[in-house]
Amino acid sequence: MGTKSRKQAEKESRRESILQAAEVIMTKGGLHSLSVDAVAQQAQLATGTIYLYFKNKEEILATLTIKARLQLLSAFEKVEQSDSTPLDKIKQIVQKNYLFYQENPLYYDLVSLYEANNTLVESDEMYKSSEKITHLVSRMIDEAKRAGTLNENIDIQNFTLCLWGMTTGILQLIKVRGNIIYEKMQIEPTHLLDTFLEILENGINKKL
Amino acid sequence: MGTKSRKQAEKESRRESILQAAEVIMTKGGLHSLSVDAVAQQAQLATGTIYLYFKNKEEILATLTIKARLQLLSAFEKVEQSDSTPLDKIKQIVQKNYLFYQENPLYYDLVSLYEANNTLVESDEMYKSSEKITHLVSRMIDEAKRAGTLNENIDIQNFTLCLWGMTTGILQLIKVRGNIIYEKMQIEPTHLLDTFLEILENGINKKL
Amino acid sequence: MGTKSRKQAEKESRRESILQAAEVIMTKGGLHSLSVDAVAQQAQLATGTIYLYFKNKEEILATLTIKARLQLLSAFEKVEQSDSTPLDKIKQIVQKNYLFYQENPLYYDLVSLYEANNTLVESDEMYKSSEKITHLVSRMIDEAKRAGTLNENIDIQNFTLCLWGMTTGILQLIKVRGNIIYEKMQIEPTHLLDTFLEILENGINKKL
Amino acid sequence: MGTKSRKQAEKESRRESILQAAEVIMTKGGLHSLSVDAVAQQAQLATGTIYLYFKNKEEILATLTIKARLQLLSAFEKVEQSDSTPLDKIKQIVQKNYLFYQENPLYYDLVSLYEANNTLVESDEMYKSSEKITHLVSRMIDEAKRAGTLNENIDIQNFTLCLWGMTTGILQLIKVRGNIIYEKMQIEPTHLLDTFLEILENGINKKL
DNA sequence: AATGAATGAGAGTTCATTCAT
DNA sequence: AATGAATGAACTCTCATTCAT
Repeated sequence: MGTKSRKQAEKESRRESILQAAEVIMTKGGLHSLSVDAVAQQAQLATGTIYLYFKNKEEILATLTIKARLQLLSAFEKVEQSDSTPLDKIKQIVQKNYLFYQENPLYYDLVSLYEANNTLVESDEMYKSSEKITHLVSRMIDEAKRAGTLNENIDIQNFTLCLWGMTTGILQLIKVRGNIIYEKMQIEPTHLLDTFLEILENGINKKL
Repeated sequence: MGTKSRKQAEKESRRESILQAAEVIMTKGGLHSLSVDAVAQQAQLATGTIYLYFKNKEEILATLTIKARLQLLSAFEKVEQSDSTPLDKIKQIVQKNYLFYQENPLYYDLVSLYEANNTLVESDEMYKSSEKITHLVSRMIDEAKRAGTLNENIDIQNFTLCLWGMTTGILQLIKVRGNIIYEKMQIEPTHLLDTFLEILENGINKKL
Repeated sequence: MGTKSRKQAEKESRRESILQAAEVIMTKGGLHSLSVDAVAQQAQLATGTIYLYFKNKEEILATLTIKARLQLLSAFEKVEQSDSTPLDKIKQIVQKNYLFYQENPLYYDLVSLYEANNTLVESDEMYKSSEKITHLVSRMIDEAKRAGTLNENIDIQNFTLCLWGMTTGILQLIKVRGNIIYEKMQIEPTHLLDTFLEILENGINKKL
Repeated sequence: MGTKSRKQAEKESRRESILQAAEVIMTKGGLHSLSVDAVAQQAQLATGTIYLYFKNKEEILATLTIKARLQLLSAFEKVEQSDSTPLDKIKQIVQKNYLFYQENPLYYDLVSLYEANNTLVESDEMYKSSEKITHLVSRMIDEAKRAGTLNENIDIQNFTLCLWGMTTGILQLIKVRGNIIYEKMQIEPTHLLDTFLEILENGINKKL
């Protein structure tokens, strides 16, 4: 391997370590706590150095968000490639999303941030990473429809969006209210999720 | 009426005018644009005066959020008191929520803010305003169940939460992505909502 | 005097003291050395306080520039009101300008700054303060022309601008090169000025 | 040619390419836009390399300023070598200066920068480049004087400086205020220049 | 009760210069 | 000779909160 690629690798690794530092900061204090100074300190770099790797703070957030989306996509792909029935796959997607939220709360937050904030502008790359997820889900719904297990008058694109919206809403509820719901009603997050899945299944199942 | 209660009333009215000022500011520039100075100026008060009526900026937001929740509750109550079938009422609740978002975007945003941000702590009063909505929906679901139009193995509380979560998610999707969805896929918000309602109805309907 | 006007006066005086601090800073280190932090420190105020009195750093500069221009105008007015001959007045204007540069180098620099930098935008107030000077000079040239001591084919506005340009150029030369000129050629600034005045007089005098 | 001089030549050429890069940057964005990084990038060199050829950023500016002065000098020399009358030559010098400003705005700015900023220190080399211009003008004035077309009591050196100052002032006025003067008074730059030349000619002409 | 001037930490960003490689 | 990553001080500006009056 030549000098050039080694340097490239070093540069990439430094970039990565900045991203990691940013993750540490946000994992500790929430998305809102991200500041360039804090990242620099965490990464043991000077403030200005950060700007050698990212054009501004927003680019750090955007980069991490794309990473998060791709990771979510990757989790979904495993579901797609499994040999479950098409309907089960749809349900598993929802469950994977929940797992993703549990195992990687920061990434989940990043995905949600851009999902929930219409003042943030998404770059082409960001939009593409989002589209990949949408397309995957669309494919799965199409598959289910062709397998004849889906209510016929469901439009694929339309339902893809609905599924995404509903799931996001349920997970958000669990995330923000999960604790208090458990304390006051003894309802566990997974219970909520199961109910959602049941409604979903009934809602889209072919009527006999 | 004694002096005390007159003073109380004056104080209450001043408090109200501050809240109104805050609404004006946020309606113009979004939740993010709220600053204590801006509120003071809009209310024609001194900055310090704001702090005589609210312990801090967050309390203003919290108070308005309660107001918003109560207004949403009031809209829901009209549905409850209508003479539709129990199942229709549930669907109308969702639609009312969409109307609320359209007619009062600021209040909708306020409701969403606390719904979506688990770093904000809710006071007892806030929780109660939230509970009122939950209870109303629970009552309606119970009604539907007793009318025999609901799938029997649905737990009321559980479904209440799910309904809230799903609806919130769909509306959030419409709010943030509505435009781009229309541009790229020619799917209108109401179409999305209708699909959701159809899935919902099928999902909770009694199976024959 | 009521409370209101006292407060107003206090506010005005604080504003004034900030301007004074800015003058101190720039007198020490040149126009370029002006920084909001430095001004705050000099004025014994917090950084943020400066922004209560000036919307940004540029406003400080602009305000001082207007002050400078008005002071120069005031010096010119004394010449205008004297009972010299019209031609002498024109020459005295040049000399007053030189005195202004000597006695108030900072103000002279401020006048020059906006004179020499076409990236800076001038507000209406600034432009007016500039116009006042131009008008005064125009009046004096008009007077000289009507007195018959001026070359007839001189256009008043045109000559006003030329006079201003030439004078500025000479003073700038004196300011920047004055020392070195004296060291290397033993020519004193006033000598330079006198030569300029002589050329000027000959240049505009009515030919016999 | 030995190794040493080849290396020397290479070094010189590299230095030249850096200067050229700096010119490109400043031509695009003005004197103010010059940054060492930008120059390095434009020159396709590493930042640090710039410092092998120039001790600091200022030296780049200074070197270019000398270049600019020499180019102006060269333009003046053409006037000197023409067969106009001595008085015409003096006027042509002014016009050449205006042309220089029009055709090479960057170089004009560089000449002005050091002309207008007494915080910048000039090296010996810089002073010499300045002196060459002064000497040329002095020669021409001397010539005019000896030809008997010049007012006798004009001191050559003294007038040289005055001429330079006045011209600089007029051009600066045209540069900074030219547009607004045209918009508000419909006076064209060349008109201003002509007026100046007329005053100048009258001012220095031998009186009959 | 009301004022509003003052605070000052904190934000994002830039850039001339250095130095280990 | 050349690199270019790293520095870190400097910059302007914001804003929730306090407190003397």
